[in-house]
Amino acid sequence: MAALKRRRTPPFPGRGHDHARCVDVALGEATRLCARDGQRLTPLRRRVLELVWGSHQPVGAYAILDRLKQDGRAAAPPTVYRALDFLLARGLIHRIASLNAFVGCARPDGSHPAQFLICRRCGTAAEIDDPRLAAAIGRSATESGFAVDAPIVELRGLCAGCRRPAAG
Amino acid sequence: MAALKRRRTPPFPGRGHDHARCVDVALGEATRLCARDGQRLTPLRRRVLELVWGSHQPVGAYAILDRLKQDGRAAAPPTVYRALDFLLARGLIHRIASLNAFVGCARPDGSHPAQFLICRRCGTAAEIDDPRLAAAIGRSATESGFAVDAPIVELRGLCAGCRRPAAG
DNA sequence: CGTCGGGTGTTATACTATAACATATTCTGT
DNA sequence: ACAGAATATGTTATAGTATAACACCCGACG
Ligand SMILES: [Zn+2]
Ligand SMILES: [Zn+2]
Ligand SMILES: [Zn+2]
Ligand SMILES: [Zn+2]
Repeated sequence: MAALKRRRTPPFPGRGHDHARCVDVALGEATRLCARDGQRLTPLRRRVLELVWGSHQPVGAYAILDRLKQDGRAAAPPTVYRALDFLLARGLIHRIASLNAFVGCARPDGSHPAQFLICRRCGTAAEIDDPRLAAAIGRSATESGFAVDAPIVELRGLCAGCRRPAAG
Repeated sequence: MAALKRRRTPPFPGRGHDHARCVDVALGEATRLCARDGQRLTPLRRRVLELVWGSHQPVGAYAILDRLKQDGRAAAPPTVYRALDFLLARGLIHRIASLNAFVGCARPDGSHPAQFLICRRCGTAAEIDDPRLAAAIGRSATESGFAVDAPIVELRGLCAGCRRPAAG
């Protein structure tokens, strides 16, 4: 019975949380990781990462493209897809297959499997990296003789905030 | 360990299995379920279901469209998407979000959450309906105050057959 | 008959993603 | 600083996935 109550960052950011800080932290981490690995976080890539982190709702490639154009920058689909590919390869963002959209990675410690809770009302995609869930997945697959190398887990539903009927 | 070895239909069909039988069973079940629920499994819908069941590899909407045209039938994207929507709503097929493709449901007992093992080599998508995995998912989500209503679980990797290097 | 609703046909278009090639920028060694 | 290589971005075109909007058909029911 929940014998172990580990301290974990709650997956869903509060409504009034300081999102500018989310962005700062993410960009800082990205800068650090790229420097460490000898990868180039160019202005374009950095800007795309910033746009992906615009909120906790996954954002489509063409929405990013529009924002880049607003910046006055020359941009076409490959511009943004290449930046996204770089960020995906570095584990700085995730792709949400069921939404054809992208979201910043909450724990960009190298590439890692991620599980998402996606609220159908507010659109927030919260990353949970639950080792027990990962283990359960591994067990299920192994029983079928299957070797998983890229688990996709996207759970649609209603987040705690959106389950409460708007206010008290 | 593995104290309980339940009898289950193996998720991955054998290489030489009688696939015509898979199709027969699926079409029979579909006919039965639609009759039971007062739904109309029209010739078009039945044919699309048959094409989705063409193999155990998920098939794209436009591939189905091509086949319909080969049948000599007038067909355009809405033709196939409408049929697919019907089959999805009846729980007779599943959509694989990560592939933008569709696959027949192995257990069309009403709409249900499904988990898939998708082999990156042979392309087979095997449906596993593992209650323990579903429970683990539910637990994880609940801890975050999240109410899941549509879990998407698509595990990419290598199936047992494809892990063996081609032959003995 | 008449009309009503579901299913399908038809046309057009939106949205997502990549191929192929040109140009620019950065890095490396001299 | 320079040449040459490698990486990154710009540019144009096109492939692939999905839906909107409206027209037509056809069987059910009065
Ligand atoms: Zn935030
Ligand atoms: Zn929400
Ligand atoms: Zn089969
Ligand atoms: Zn396989």
